[in-house]
Amino acid sequence: MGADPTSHERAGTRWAETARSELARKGHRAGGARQAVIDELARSGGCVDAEELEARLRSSTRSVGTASVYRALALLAELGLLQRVAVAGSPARFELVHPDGHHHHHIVCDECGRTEPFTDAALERAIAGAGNRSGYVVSSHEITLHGKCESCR
Amino acid sequence: MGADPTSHERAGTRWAETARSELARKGHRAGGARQAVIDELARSGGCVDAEELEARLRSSTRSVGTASVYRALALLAELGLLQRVAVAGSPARFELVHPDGHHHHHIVCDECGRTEPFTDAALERAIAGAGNRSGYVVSSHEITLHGKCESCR
DNA sequence: GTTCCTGCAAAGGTTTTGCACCATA
DNA sequence: TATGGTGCAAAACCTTTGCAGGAAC
Repeated sequence: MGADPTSHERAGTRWAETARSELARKGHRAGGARQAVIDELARSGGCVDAEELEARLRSSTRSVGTASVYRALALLAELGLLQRVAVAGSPARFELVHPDGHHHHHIVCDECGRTEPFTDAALERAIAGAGNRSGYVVSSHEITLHGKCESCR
Repeated sequence: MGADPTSHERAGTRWAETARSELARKGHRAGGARQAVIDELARSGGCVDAEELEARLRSSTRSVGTASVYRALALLAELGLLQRVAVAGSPARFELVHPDGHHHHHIVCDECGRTEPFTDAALERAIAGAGNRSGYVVSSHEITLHGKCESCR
């Protein structure tokens, strides 16, 4: 195991620390199921749905009841530590919200269902501009591109 | 009624014509339920979920079975005549895809659930750029802004 | 010790599917 | 008339909720 953690692993760890302290700060207890969910999310880096997460917990960290998985995810999303990503026709996926503001969007292959993250600075600037013009106080955004991936086209 | 159709109504009518000819071109028959769904979508301008659509059909055009509503929506989406818009925690909504390429995005108030459409040319340009850099053949995209509306903040 | 968290089971809501009948081409 | 479309009912699916027992503070 890692004497040499990847930057992806370090980001997960930082996220877990933030999540735990945020939770404590808001008066939530550190129950076993919730901790396991946080650890597993940190390890997998997000972009999982509830069922996948439960399966990973069962095989790696420790089993957590379905309801507890959903409750933990809902709470973390409510506190802004996770972002729920709705994909048409599939269960909701959850993304880590990193404290440094780094985030990404998704491109989905409509043929094979493959979902990949991407980042684009110009797009972020354009989103910020649109938000400012909207009359809303915009707290987050979600962008999904649909198309065909290299292997499917 | 209208001797003076609004541009919104004209756009709906154009969309319905396109939908019908696309359907015929692909060898689909013009069944009653499907026609009614198309008419009702054209009239309401999209942005409805399946249940709302079924209710409107019941009270205005003609009753259509739930399964047929879903089947019609799925087919139209598959042919690219509708875009499915997934909103976390709510049923999927369907937007007309206009032949002229005009479209919009959504801004959702996380407090009251209000959903408004918006358009932004700069954002479209940024999206096109990101798509080109992605390695995918991008056929559509979906953008949702989350925040608080004027009345909720 | 009190309050919150957890897990199970049951319910809820949306969407899909099986099947017999009917309509379109 | 052959094929595809429709409606009903049942199932599948994801997610939430009620409740009794256990854990955290």
